Amino acid sequence: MPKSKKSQELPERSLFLFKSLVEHFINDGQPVGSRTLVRDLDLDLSAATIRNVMADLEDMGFLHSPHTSAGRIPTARGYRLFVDSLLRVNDLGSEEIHRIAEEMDSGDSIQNLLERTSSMLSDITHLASVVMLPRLEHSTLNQVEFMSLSDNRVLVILVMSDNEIQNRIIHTARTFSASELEQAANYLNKMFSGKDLPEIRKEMLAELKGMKDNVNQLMQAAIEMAQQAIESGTKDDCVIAGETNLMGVSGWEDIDRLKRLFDTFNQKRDILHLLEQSINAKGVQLFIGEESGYEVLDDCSIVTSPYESEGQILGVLGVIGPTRMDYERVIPIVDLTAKMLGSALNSM
Amino acid sequence: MPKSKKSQELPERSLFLFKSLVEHFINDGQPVGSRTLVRDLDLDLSAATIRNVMADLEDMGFLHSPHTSAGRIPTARGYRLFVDSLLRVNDLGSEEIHRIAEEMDSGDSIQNLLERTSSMLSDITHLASVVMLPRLEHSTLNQVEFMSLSDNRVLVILVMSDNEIQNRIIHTARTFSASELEQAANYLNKMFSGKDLPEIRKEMLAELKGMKDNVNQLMQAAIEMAQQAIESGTKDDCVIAGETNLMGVSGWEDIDRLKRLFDTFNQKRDILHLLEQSINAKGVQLFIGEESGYEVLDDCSIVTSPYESEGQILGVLGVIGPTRMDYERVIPIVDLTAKMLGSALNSM
DNA sequence: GTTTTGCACTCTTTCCGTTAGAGTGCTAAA
DNA sequence: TTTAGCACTCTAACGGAAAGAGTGCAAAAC
Repeated sequence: MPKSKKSQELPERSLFLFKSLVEHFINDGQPVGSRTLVRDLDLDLSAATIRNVMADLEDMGFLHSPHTSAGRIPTARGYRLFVDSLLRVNDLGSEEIHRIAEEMDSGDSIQNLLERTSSMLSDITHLASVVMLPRLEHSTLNQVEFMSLSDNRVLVILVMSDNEIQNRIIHTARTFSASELEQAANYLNKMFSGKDLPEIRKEMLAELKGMKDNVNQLMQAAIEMAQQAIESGTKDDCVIAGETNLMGVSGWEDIDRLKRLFDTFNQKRDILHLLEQSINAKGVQLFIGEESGYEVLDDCSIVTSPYESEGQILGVLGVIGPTRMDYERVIPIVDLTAKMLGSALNSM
Repeated sequence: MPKSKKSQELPERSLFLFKSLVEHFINDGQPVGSRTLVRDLDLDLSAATIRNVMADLEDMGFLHSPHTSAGRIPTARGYRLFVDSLLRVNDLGSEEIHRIAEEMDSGDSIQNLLERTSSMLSDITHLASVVMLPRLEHSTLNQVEFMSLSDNRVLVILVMSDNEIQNRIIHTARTFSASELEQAANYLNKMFSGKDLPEIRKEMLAELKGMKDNVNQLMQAAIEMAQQAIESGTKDDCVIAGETNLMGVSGWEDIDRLKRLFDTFNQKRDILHLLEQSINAKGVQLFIGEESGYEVLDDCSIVTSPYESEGQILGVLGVIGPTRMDYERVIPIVDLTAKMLGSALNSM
C-alpha cells in the first residue's frame, strides 16, 4: 500500500489504532508501545506517528501511561469507548452455545438451576459469575396448607404461583384439631389465593385488627412466615461462583486487594446492589472500572444482563473480571446465558 | 540435674526449649535462632548450648532449618509433639464463651444455625471453618403427606424425626383425588412411620414388586425423593466460612498455592473426607501438616471435633489454618463450639 | 561430662551501581 | 502531515559488596 498523502480523517485512524491497542492489551496485559503496535499491524506509518496519535488519545483521557517509559493502557473511559463504539460482538461458536444449552436442560429445582448456571458461566468465561435469585415480589399465593405435628407444633406450607414451596414449623399456644386447621387453610385460600404477598399482608392486617384468638394467630404466623420467605428470597440472595478464577489474573498479585475483593463477594450486599441497577436495562450492561462506584471494584468490569420469563424480568446475572477482559467473547456469552436461563425458567 | 543416658527420653530442658521455640514461632512466623531464644528466655545458658540442643532436636525430626543460616521451625512431627505432650490448653476467657453461647441461642432452622456457627467460628479464630451438616442416616420418618396441586402435580411432604422437612413436586401420570392421596399417605404413615430411610426403601421395594399401578408409583416417587433428600444431606454438604482469613497469613504469599487451597474448599469433597475421619473420635482431633494426606493441605492444620446430641454423633466441625496456628486458643474454642452446637441441636 | 568461648563459614537480604531495553517527547527536516 | 533523529527517562535485570543472622565445630573452662 502506498503512503497515504491524503490525511485520512484523524478520528478514524486514531480509532483504529486505539482499537488495536486495546485488543493488544486485552491479549497480553502488557502496556502497549508505539513500536509494538506498528510492528504488529504492518502499518505504513512510523512509530513516531503512532506516538503522536497516542499522545492525543492520552490527552483525551482514553489512554494512560503507568510511567514515562512504559507503553500505554486503556483507562476506564477508554474501555467505555471501546465497547460502545468499536467492538464488533462476535457470534458465539457452536460449541459454546451447545455448552450453555446443555447446562440448562434438566431442571430439578430453581436453586439448583441457578447454581449450575452460575458455575457454567464462570467456567466458560474463566471469570467470577453472579446469578441473582429471581425476585418473588410478583409471585402470588397459590395454596396454603397446615399440617398438625405433635407437641403443639403446626407445619405451615405455602405453595406459590411459581411452584416455589416455603414451609416452616410454628409452635402454637394450644393444640389445634385437624378440622380447625383445615378450616383455617380453607379460609386463607379463599381469601388470598391468587394475590401477591404485600397485598395479602395489607388485607390481613386490616382483617385481623382486634381479633386475637388463636386461630387467627396461626394465620398471622403463616403470613409472617411468607413475608420472611419473600424477604430472604429477594434481599440477600445470589449465587456466586468461580471466584478463584480471579486469583492469578496477571497484574493482580496484591493479595490484600484480592482479599478485599473476596470479602466483598462474601458479603454479597454490594454486588447485589450493583446488579439491581441493571434490572431494568434492556440487555447486556457493563460497569467498567470506577464506573461501578465501589473502590474494591476499580480494577474490575462487571457484565450483566437481566433475565426474564414470560415478558417479566425476574433477576439479573453477570460476570465479574478484570477490566482487561475479553469483552468480545464475554458479552455474547452473558447475553445468551440470560436468554437461555429465562426460557429454562419459563418451562418449569 | 538429671542426666538421661537413655537416648529415647528427651531431657526436660530440651522439651522446655522446644516448647518455647514453637511458641515463639507461632507468635511471629519467623524461624527462631539460638540467640533469639536465649535472649527472650533470660536463660543462664549460652547460645551455643541452645544450638547443641537444637541440633539434637533437628536430628530427631522435630525441627528443620529452611537454610543454613536461618533459625529453625517446627516440623509436622514437632507440632505433634508440641500439642500432644507440651501444650497446656487454656481455659477460655469468659468473653469468648459468651460469644459462642450467644450465637447459639435462637434456632430458626438447622441450616441457619450451622451457618451462624461456622461464621462465628471463623470470626473468633481468624481461620477458615467447616461445619458438616448432620448426618440424617438415623433420622426416621415421622409423617408423609401429599398435597394435590393443579396440572397433575402432587406435592410430597416428608416430616422427619428431627423436624427436618423435605418436599418436592412430582408430576404424575393422571390426576389423583384428594381421597386417593389421603389414602396413600395413611398407608405410608401406617407402614413406615418411625422407621429410617434405608429400611423403608428396602421394605418398599419388596412391597411394590410387581404392582405397578399409579398410586404405588406415587408412593415410590415419595420414597425416592426421601432417598435423594437423605443423600443430598450427607453427601456433599458442609458449610465453609472465613476462607478469606487465610489470605494474608504471613508466609502464604504464593497466590497459586492459595488458589489451589480455595479450589479445594469449593469442591468440598476432600475436606469432607477429612472431616469424616474424625466422626468417631472422642473429642478434638488434629491433622497437622502432611498428616492430612492431601498435598494442598501440607501447610495447614485442621482441628476438628464431632458434635453430638442425645449421645448420638451427628457430624463434625472444625477449623483450617496454617500449621503455625495458636493451638492453645483454637483447640478449646473448637471443643466448646462442638459441645454448644450439640446442645443447641438437642433443644430444637 | 557439660558448657562455653572463639572462630570460620554459609546463606539471605539489602543496598547500591551499572547496563540494556523499551518507550517517550521534541525538534527539525522531508 | 509525517518522519527521522536524538536526548531523555524509567524499569527490569544483573552483579557485586556489605551487613546480619545463624550455624557447626574444636578447644578451653567449669
